[in-house]
Amino acid sequence: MRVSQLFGATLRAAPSDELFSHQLLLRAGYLQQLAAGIFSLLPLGVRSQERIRRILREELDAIGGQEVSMPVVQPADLWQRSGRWQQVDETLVRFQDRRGREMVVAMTHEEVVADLAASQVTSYRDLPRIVYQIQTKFRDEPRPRAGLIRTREFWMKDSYSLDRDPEGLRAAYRKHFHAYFRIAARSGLPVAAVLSDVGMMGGKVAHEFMYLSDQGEDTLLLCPRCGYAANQEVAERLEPPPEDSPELPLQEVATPGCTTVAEVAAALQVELSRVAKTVGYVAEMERGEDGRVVLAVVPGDREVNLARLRQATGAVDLRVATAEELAEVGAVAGYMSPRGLERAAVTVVADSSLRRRRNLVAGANREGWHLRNFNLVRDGRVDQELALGAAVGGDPCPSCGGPLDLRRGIEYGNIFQLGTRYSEALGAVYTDEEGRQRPVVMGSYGIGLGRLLACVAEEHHDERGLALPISIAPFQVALVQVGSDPEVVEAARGLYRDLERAGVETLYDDRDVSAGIKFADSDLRGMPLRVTVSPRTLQREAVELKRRLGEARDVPLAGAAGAVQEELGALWSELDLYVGERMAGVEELAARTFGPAG
RNA sequence: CGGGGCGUGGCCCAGUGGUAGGGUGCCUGCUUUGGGAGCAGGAGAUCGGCGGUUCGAGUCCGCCCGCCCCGACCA
Repeated sequence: MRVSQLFGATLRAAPSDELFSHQLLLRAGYLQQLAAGIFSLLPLGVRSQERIRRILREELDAIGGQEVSMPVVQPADLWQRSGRWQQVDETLVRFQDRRGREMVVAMTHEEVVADLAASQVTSYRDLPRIVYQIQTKFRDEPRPRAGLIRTREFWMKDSYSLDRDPEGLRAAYRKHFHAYFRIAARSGLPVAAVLSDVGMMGGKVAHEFMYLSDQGEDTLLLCPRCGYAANQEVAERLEPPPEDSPELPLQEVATPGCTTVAEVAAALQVELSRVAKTVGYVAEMERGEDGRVVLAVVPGDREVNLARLRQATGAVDLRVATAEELAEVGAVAGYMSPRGLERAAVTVVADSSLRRRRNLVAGANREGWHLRNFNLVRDGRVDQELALGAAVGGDPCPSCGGPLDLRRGIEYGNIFQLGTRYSEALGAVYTDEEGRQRPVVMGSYGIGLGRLLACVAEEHHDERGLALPISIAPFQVALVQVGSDPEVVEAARGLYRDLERAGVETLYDDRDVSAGIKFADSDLRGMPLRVTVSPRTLQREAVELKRRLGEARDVPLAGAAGAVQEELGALWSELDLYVGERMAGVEELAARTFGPAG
C-alpha cells in the first residue's frame, strides 16, 4: 500500500481528554468516531482487526470450533422464552418490524445457539460441538467510554459449546481457557484469568480474562503467593477469627448529625471496621418492578458487594432506597441498623463476619442516635449471611491466607459455564444412549475484538505513537523513501516491489513530503519494522532497518528484501518465544483451577 | 440515570455584548528533503439547534440535541 493512496490521514492533535492509547489510534488513522461508543474502522484499523480475526479463527479451530454466522436481528420470542426479555434492561435494543412484530438487536447469541441446537442436535452422537462466529453486537450501554474499551457497537468473537453433560462442559470450558491465553499471548498481550460474576448470562462458573492496567475499569484481587485471582465482585476472603470478648449491654448514644459511618466512627472514637454499616436497597425482581426493601449490613470499612447481593436476593437489579421507602419498613436513613424493623416488609442480608464480632456500633433507627455494644445476633436481625463486604487489598487470601493485591484490569474476554438454562428454555434436547431426552449442556465464551485492539495499543506504545506487535500491526513494514532523487525513488520502488512480491505487507511512504513528516507518521502508525531508503543510505549502497522500538542498522541495498524478511522472521520468533513463556504457566494454572488434565 | 465539563473552518483551540480569529491541515507557485522546513498567494464558518433579552448575541437567559469525564452497568 502506498501512503499517497491510503484512506485515512494522520492527525497532529486529538481530543486531550481521551485515553492516550486511544488518542494514538485516532491520530494514526485507525478509526474515527461516529457517535458515543460507535466507531468506523479505517483501513489500518480493519487490517489490524483482520489480523486479530485470523488469530481467533486459528485458535478456535484448533480446539474444534466450527464457524457459523447468526443473525443480529432476532425475534423477541426467543428472548421471552429464555427470560432475558424481562431480565435485561434498555441495554437490549428492542424494536418492532413493519408488521408490528417485536424484535431485538442481539447483544449476544445464546438464544439462537440453543435454537440451532434444538434442531441440529438430536442424538448424543451430535455432541460435543463448539460453534463460533465473529460479528458485530450492539448493546446500548448506559455509558460508553475510554475509546474502544467500552463501546455500544462492537465486534465480538462469541463461541458456544454444546455438550452431553457437565463433564463435557468442563472439558470445553478448559479448552477455551487455554485458547484464550494463547490468543492473548499471540496478540502480545499479557492477561490473567480471574473468577467472575455470571451476570445476565446465568450459570455458575465464569472467568474473565483481564489485561492488568491502571486504566482498567474492573477491580481485581490477586494473590501473589498462591495465584488466587478474582474480580472484586466475587472475591472471597478468609473470615476473621471470632472475637471472644463478652457481650456488653446495648446502649443508646446521641450522635446528632452523624449520618455517615466516618462521622459516627469519629464521634464515638471507634475504628471504621467496628461500625456495622447498613445500606438500604430496593430489589427489582422484574424490569422496572419494585420488589422488597433489602438492608445490607457490612463492616464500616467495606463497600457492599452488589453483584453478590443481587445474586443472593435473586433481584435483576438493586437501586439505593429513598428515605421514604426506608421509613416504611421502620428504618431511619443515616441512623440505620437491622434492629426494630417491620419484619415482613424487609430482607436483611449481613456480612458473615459480623456475627463473630462483639460490641459494634450501629444505627438506632432513630434520628440522631446510634447504638454501642451492638451484637448482631443478639440485638439485630438477619435473614441471610454471606461474604457481603467487598474484599479489598490486604485482605487474607481465601485459599492460602496471604495478603491479596488489589489491581485494576480491562476485561478482554470471558468464559461462562452456562449449564442448561438456555437449552431447557428453548428445547435443545438430545437423546442419550439409554433413549432418555436430556438438555444440551452449554457454555458461552466471548472476546471483544475492538477491546483487544485497545488493550494491545495500551500495552504497546510510546510517546511517539503505537508500537504494535507484528501479529497485530496492519502492515509488517513501513518503507520510508526520503526525498525524491531518481535513484532513491528507483531503489524504494524496487524494494517495495520485491517485498510485495515476497508477500511482505508493506506500507510504502511515497509522498513528496519532508523526511520528518514521514518518520513522525511512521512512528505514529506503529509498524514493527521501518525500512528507510535515502540519498544518504544509497551512498553507502544500503538501506536502513529499524525496529519501531529498536536501533537503526544498515543492510546492503542488494538483497535488502531478504534482509527485511529475515528481520521479520526474527520478530515472529521472538513473539513465539513470548507465547511459549506465557503458556508455560497456563497448564499448571489449568490443573490448579480445574484439576488434573483428563 | 445522578454529578461535572465542553460544543467556534477538516483537526486542535482562543474569542470577557459592538468588523468571527490563531495554530495545524487543505489548494496554487517557488524553494526545500534524516525527525512534523521556508516564502508568497488562496479556499474553507448558517459560531450544535430552537426560542428569548438587546439598537446589536459566538458572548446573556430558557429549552432541546450532541460529545467527554466521574459514579451505578459490561466483550
